[in-house]
Amino acid sequence: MKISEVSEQSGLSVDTLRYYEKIGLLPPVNRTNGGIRNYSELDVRRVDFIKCMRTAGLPIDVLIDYFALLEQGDETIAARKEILQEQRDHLTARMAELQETLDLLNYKIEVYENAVLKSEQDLIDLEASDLYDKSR
Amino acid sequence: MKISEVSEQSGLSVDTLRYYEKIGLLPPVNRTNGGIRNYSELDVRRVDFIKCMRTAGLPIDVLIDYFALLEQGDETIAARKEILQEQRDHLTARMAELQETLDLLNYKIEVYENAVLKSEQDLIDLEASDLYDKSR
DNA sequence: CCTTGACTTGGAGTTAACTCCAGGTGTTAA
DNA sequence: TTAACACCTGGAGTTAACTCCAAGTCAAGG
Repeated sequence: MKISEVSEQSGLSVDTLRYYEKIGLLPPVNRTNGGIRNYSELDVRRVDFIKCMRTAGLPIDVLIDYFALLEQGDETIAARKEILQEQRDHLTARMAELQETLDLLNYKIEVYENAVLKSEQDLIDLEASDLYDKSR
Repeated sequence: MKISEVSEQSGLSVDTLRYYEKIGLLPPVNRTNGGIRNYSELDVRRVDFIKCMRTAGLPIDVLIDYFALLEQGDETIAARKEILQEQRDHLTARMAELQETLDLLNYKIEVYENAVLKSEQDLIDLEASDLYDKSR
């Protein structure tokens, strides 16, 4: 799979994919004779995983650490699990923060909603008084 | 209220508070004769609001726009409401993304959990076979 | 064979949001 | 009144994560 295809499929830019490889988040991708990247099925799955984690804001260096452990085989299972749990907890806390802000936003929007309704009522009142004035 | 107190109360650093004022996210705060910032009740409430919105990732320039409209009075209520709705929608979408990642993390952790249990079982099996070997 | 367009590299530039610094001034307690 | 400490300013530096660029190479259609 060529880099442009992986880019399209994953939603990561071509530059980002090369950047991830440069910094070691992706392992060196196999090349064709001409030197062009040829992503394996496994590479693509890893890209998808990275994309998902990055979207949620997991830092790149945490992911690098995670993959480094993965390379080292079964004896690192506990350590890897710990990383994931840590990130899960972090994410859960983050969602609580977002929810708090969301609640405040919703409250404010409601207040504005009422303000708009009120000013519409003012308008109606105004028209009514206009009519009254005119009919005098 | 002095800047260090506002900092402590809000959780924003002193530098950040001054930075926010410099870029116009906070209006110029009143000063004592000596030129030291003296935050009003209103200033502090604004800081808290900003803190909440920033924590959820709302961009600073959106907040600047919002406050600019606020200064302009009642005729901008609809526009302000629109900004808040936009950000709410954005935040809702963001939470869905985080949830997706959270689900994946939980799934992976579960897989690791099983792997750990399995290798513990292996250990027990190993002990059992050891015992068996020994008892021969 | 040649053109066109995708691919390559190393390295520089960008962005948002701080964070830090030096060198100075105000405040307060002994 | 002087030491110690918080405050001030303008401006430079930092961080994470890209994003862009120039200059060159590869691949596929006509």
